[in-house]
Amino acid sequence: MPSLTVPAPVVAPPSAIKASQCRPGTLAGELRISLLRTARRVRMERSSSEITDAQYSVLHALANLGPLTPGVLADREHVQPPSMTRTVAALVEAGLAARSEHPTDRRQVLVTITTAGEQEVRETKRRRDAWLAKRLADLTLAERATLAEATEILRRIATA
Amino acid sequence: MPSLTVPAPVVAPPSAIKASQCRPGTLAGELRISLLRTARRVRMERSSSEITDAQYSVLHALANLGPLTPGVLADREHVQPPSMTRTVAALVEAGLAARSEHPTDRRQVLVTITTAGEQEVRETKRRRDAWLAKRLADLTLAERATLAEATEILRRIATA
DNA sequence: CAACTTTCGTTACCTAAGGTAATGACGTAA
DNA sequence: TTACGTCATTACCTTAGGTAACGAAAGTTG
Repeated sequence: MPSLTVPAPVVAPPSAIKASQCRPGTLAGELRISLLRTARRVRMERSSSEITDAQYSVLHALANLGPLTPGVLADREHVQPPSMTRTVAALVEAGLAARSEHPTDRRQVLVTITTAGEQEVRETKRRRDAWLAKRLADLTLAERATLAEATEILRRIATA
Repeated sequence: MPSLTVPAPVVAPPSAIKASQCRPGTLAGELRISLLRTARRVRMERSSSEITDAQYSVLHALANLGPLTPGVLADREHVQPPSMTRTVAALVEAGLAARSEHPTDRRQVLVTITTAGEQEVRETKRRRDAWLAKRLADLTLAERATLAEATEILRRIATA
């Protein structure tokens, strides 16, 4: 894998960016729309249409963080406990997750992802990346470099 | 409003972008994560007002494009006509929009934004963009220019 | 011009997803 | 051990969107 650094902007940015577009207030409005629209489009790409957005989000958390209780899942997803009960029930019903008992507290429940669930997550990621990669392949190198920089900036923004 | 074009990259991009990061497959994976995470974070900053997301979207369209019929609004918002009837009804109820008759076709209806509606758009926009604008203000001008370019590119990707 | 077909907005009814209130089982502190 | 807090769940309600059906107004054709 080559790891040469790109010789700074290969060409001058093709799109003419006005100074006014760089003002935080103005940029925020435009960026927000593009961001949400693109994210929405990417999220549309799923492995199976049988799974809901909220369900996939939970599955994703389980895949990354390991077994979790409905309570902390509800917290993470900014949803009320009864909603999480339903979401978990659907995942269990679909064979993508399983409930098991908590080792020390018998009130609580541990929700665990199944191998089918892991497969679902991998497949969905693959499809989303494929969709994005297809679009990216149509861009110029300079445009992809811009997006690569933007990726870093957005990463900082999201975690700030 | 000043509309001077930014003198190309003010400085060389501070972050070193590797060529490998610009390959569609590689970039897709990184971009997907940053994109979805940031979008999720932005989405979390929801307006605590009386106005719904769909209602705001319609109000925004009316503010930008002038009076429109329920039909074209439904088209623009990717929603079925009955849903748009409800959304428009809510806006009229709240005094943010008004119905008037179409000049040439008496089947159709023209939905117009009121001054209260325009005020609502300004306030809601300011509130919803506040979080993002705050983060953007901490960036350098060059970084904001990069995001402005990325905004354009993402817009094309999402609609392609 | 009269009779049909299409288009537009609306109403009626249904479904999906999330929230609040109440409950039952379990831990914890007085 | 009794009283209280916590966790998941159930029951019920609200909301937003979709489909089917309808009435009024255009357009289309004999």
